[in-house]
Amino acid sequence: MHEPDPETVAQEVFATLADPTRRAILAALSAGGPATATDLAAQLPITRQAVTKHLTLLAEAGLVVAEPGERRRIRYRLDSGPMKVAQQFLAALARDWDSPLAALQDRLG
Amino acid sequence: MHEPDPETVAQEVFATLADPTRRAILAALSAGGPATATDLAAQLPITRQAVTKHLTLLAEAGLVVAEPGERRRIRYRLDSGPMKVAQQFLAALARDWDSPLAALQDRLG
DNA sequence: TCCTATTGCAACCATCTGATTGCTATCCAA
DNA sequence: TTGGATAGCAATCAGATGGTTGCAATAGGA
Repeated sequence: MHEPDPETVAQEVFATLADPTRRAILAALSAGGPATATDLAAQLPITRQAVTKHLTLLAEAGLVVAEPGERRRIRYRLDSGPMKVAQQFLAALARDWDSPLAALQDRLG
Repeated sequence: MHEPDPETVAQEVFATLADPTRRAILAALSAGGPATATDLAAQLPITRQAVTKHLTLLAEAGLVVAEPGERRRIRYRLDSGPMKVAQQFLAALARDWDSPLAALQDRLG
């Protein structure tokens, strides 16, 4: 279940980060700390249900972690792990593009 | 025209890199050097027209550059510039998430 | 107990997206 | 001049995506 393939992790990170609403949710969590879907919906121009859908996608990508709390409330916390994987993926790609020899070595190795 | 906003550049890079077919096109260009849409279509399981659409998106994101050659043939070459911008964007995000103080400083400064 | 706040789930809808087919135009070589 | 290879453009289509409304369930306070 640990999604070991960096490209798969990176792809999910790219797909989730490509949406402005999702980035806004992440920005709100970064600015205000862990929050529930209802809290986030109050700060954004979309409904709670839409926020929940985005949080589900973000959780699948590993960018947020759901933390069950008291009174059936679920708070979401940021996790930078997958983003660091994606960042390394981008760095490796840029290196390959700038150096055909490095790309060849990567494909062989 | 220089798209100075890093977040805008990063968003376009994320959107284009989220698609597997587009990554396959980039991988083919990385492995075989600059190529035309027709060349790429021969290596991929999609039509030339589909490749052209993807190349147009990639060119808008700045990840490939169109190079007009002889006999009306247009070759596409990789450019890692926008990917480096996106990588820096991811690095800054990860830093903010791991350090609320850094995030606050970024918002203020 | 009853009311309010919160959550989860399903149906629905409009738009975007990735891809196709079909046609036209151009270039070069036979 | 005829034909083959290449490129561009438009219409079309199925499925994914982002968002909404509506409803049922549950938990806590008045």
